[in-house]
Amino acid sequence: MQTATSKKNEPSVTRERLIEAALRVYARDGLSRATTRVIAEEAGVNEVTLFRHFQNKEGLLSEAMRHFVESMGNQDIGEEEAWTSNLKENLRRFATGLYGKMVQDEAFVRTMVGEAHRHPEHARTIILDTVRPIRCRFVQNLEAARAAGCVRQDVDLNIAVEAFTSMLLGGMLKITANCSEGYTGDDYVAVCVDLFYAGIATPQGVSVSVSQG
Amino acid sequence: MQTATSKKNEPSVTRERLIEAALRVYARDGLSRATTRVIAEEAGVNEVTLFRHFQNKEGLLSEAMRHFVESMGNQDIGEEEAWTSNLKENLRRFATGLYGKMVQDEAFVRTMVGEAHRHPEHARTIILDTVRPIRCRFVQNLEAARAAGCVRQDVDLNIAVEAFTSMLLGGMLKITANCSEGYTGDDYVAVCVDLFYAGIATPQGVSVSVSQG
DNA sequence: TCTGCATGCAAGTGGTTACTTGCAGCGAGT
DNA sequence: ACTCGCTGCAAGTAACCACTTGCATGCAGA
Repeated sequence: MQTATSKKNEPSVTRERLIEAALRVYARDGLSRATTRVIAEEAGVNEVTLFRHFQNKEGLLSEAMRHFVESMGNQDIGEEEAWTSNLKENLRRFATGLYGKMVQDEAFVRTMVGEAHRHPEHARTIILDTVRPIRCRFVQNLEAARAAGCVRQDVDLNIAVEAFTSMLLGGMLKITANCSEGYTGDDYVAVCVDLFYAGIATPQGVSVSVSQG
Repeated sequence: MQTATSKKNEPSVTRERLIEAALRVYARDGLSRATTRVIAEEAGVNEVTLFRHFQNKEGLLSEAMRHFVESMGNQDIGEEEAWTSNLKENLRRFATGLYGKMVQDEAFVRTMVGEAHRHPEHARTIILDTVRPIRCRFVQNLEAARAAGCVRQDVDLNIAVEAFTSMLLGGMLKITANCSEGYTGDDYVAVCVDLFYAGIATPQGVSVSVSQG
């Protein structure tokens, strides 16, 4: 006897395929240009089946968004060490990881940015439920670094982190649109890290290249 | 006798009204959701007239983009002083001005970000022809400040400026989507300026920081 | 007054959209 | 064997899309 999930006509499988196809089409064609016909085709499923699972187009959109948020929640940027030592290197790792993820999901990011007005609830959910946890951990790490004396006291870390991630987001949007002139994504991330580190680090302190020999 | 432009059926007036209506609808509904019917209605003009002026939808789009770039070229961020004195204050003025303009054109910015894939030529034109001149002047100002000893030597100013404007862009996108938590746009800009200034200024205000004595 | 041109209006074309209906096949549990 | 749930398929609906055609109107310059 086979497990339930391997049955040929298992509804949850069809459902999953539709949702994943929808996310692909949303990213490629945009939320409003994405048609039920194309999504069903992409899922290898009859269009009618789409309407039988999700009552209408909006129902599919909602479910797909829920699915996306959940699947993102299971991912990690992959930094667990304390940030009290070697702050700059940790920043670099974080920035590289986040930038990479954004590039990977570039099309979807563009879609959400572009249609945030027409689907404000979904846009808010996506931003708050996917990027917020990442940002929260980032803030905590910086607070630890501040406690260790590596970070300036007179900066709002919430906003600073927002600025840092925005720097990466904005750069990604321009670079992937082929509008960067003479530098790569890696170059860009490196400068971002450099600038941000110099911006938040305690002034007199750490790795300032020594003036005067 | 009246001047030519005040005639009632002056074609250039109709044309202008259509283009400006188109830009409004593009911003509000997106490039691909914007219909000729709605644009003509918004312009107070018969739909057929639209097709008589611009052969098709794409023709109108191209002309509207040209118009947008031109009208932006006539605007100034409004800083003409040398940046050699009071660098931080000049940064603040620049950032406030640019952020304000972005908020003003928020909907259009979102549309272009979201549809950059489906209209790459127009997206590139918009970015390169409208934001590049602003960025170029910014780089020149920073170079002047560097020559005066206020700015670190070991930073690629092109990328740094890109990072700064991206910081403002990314923040605007989040804040106007009501995804900022407990801070305003002004707060955000202030922190950006603070961070960026601390990031590019020569450390400690001491002139040079070359190692080797 | 006549002519040309820009526009409005009514109607229509062929294509696409979201969404529905009715029917038939097929695998699985009973 | 029989039913039940999931699916595919063919067809259709009403709305909307970009775009066209033909004709009437009205303003201008000659």
